[in-house]
Amino acid sequence: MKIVEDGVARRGRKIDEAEAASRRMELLEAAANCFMRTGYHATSIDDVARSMGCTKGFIYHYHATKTDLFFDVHREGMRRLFAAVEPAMASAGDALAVLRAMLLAHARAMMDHHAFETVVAQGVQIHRFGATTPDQRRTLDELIASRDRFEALFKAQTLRAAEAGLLGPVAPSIAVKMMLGALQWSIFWYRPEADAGEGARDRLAEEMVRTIIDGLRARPAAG
Amino acid sequence: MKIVEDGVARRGRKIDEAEAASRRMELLEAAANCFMRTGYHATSIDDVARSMGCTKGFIYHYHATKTDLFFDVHREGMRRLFAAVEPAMASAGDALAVLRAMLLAHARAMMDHHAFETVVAQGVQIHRFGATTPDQRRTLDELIASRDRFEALFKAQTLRAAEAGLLGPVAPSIAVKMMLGALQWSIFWYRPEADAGEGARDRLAEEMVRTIIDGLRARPAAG
DNA sequence: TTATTAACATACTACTGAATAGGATGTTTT
DNA sequence: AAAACATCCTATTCAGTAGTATGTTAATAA
Repeated sequence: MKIVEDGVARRGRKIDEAEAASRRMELLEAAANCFMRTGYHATSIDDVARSMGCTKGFIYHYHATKTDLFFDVHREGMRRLFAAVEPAMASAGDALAVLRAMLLAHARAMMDHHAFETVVAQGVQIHRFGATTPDQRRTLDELIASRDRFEALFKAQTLRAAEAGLLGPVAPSIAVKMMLGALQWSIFWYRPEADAGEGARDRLAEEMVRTIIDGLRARPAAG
Repeated sequence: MKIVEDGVARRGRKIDEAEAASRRMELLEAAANCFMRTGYHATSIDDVARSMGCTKGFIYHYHATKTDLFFDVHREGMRRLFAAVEPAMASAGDALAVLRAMLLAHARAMMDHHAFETVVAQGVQIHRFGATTPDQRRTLDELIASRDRFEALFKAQTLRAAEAGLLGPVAPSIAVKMMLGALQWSIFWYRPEADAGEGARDRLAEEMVRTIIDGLRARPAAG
């Protein structure tokens, strides 16, 4: 959807909540792709504007600063992660089965929202040292807390599985880092444009989770 | 080691190869730390110069452009990875034991050279779309090839272990992504300044590799 | 002794890019 | 009908930065 058409904008028309939300999301998608491809600092506001066919003014209308735009992309990325994983927490089976379902949902989300999750991954890293305004610092802390909560979801489930005697002698805190790391590293090698659609993604996600949970080592007898 | 002292530099003095190499490495270390903390684009040449107590002139004396400096840091990071893993390939035991040793060495290297490996991780991503000179493009291709060779080391060993019947029913190409991903994701959570020295790092690395190879699931009987 | 050059430092230029002020063009309300 | 407001664009400012040009010192060759 181009906002500018024939050089004439649809300025002035009052837009309803739904359309405003739709535009906001379109902007976030465009920004996520730019940030993913070129990184935060190398992406200019004009780049984002060009990539969605709007102007700088449009962007600054919805976001106070470039940092805020980035944070909003980051927040949306986290929102999508929770939206994918939280339903999986209610799935059937023992504690290990639930953990599997959560990891599977996470793996799928990493592929489905590749651009957003790439931004999420690099977000905290980039801004950890940046001297931002107190307000932006608060937002950053909130996003970090959000990431911690997400990790805590998996840690709690891992502990439940461990208490149920379904896990081997692993340290849950390390195990969670390995599980999530293995999945999240996919931002570096997964190419959404190169896979063979829905089915391929499902199979890939399953293979990933199976490797992580069951490990590489051969088993004496199937449990 | 400060190069500038009392405002007077040791300019003019001819230095031997060893000292030149030492300074070059010191510069690379400083640059790696800057790039890790602030990212490539947000790091200015002056930042690097300030952080090691030299001037911009010093840096441009050894590196033609900022991009070249970055590539040199990247190359050094890869060099250290190979230097860590290749000796482990000659270690004793069956194919799975060798794979374990390689992963252990890799895990240790990720911690020991945290700044460099952080730069390596973000390097290719950052420059994939950047319009560089043909010469820089060649260097970039060389670095990508280097990363591929590194991954191939692990893939070959995984295949050997699989042929020896030491692995479960995993897809080697995916398994390698999971293994390396789990280890390399440590750039996001590992804090070199927060661990309790040599011993702690060794224990952490071992725990990481054990989780990856043996998996989380409980085993019916120890093999 | 003098010229040259290695090994830097310093000063400067040209450019980029975030942010802002203010305007253009419409809509809603009174 | 006109004030008030929403949406978006244009033009400009201003700070920072990569790269360059030139200066400076000491070792070395001629």
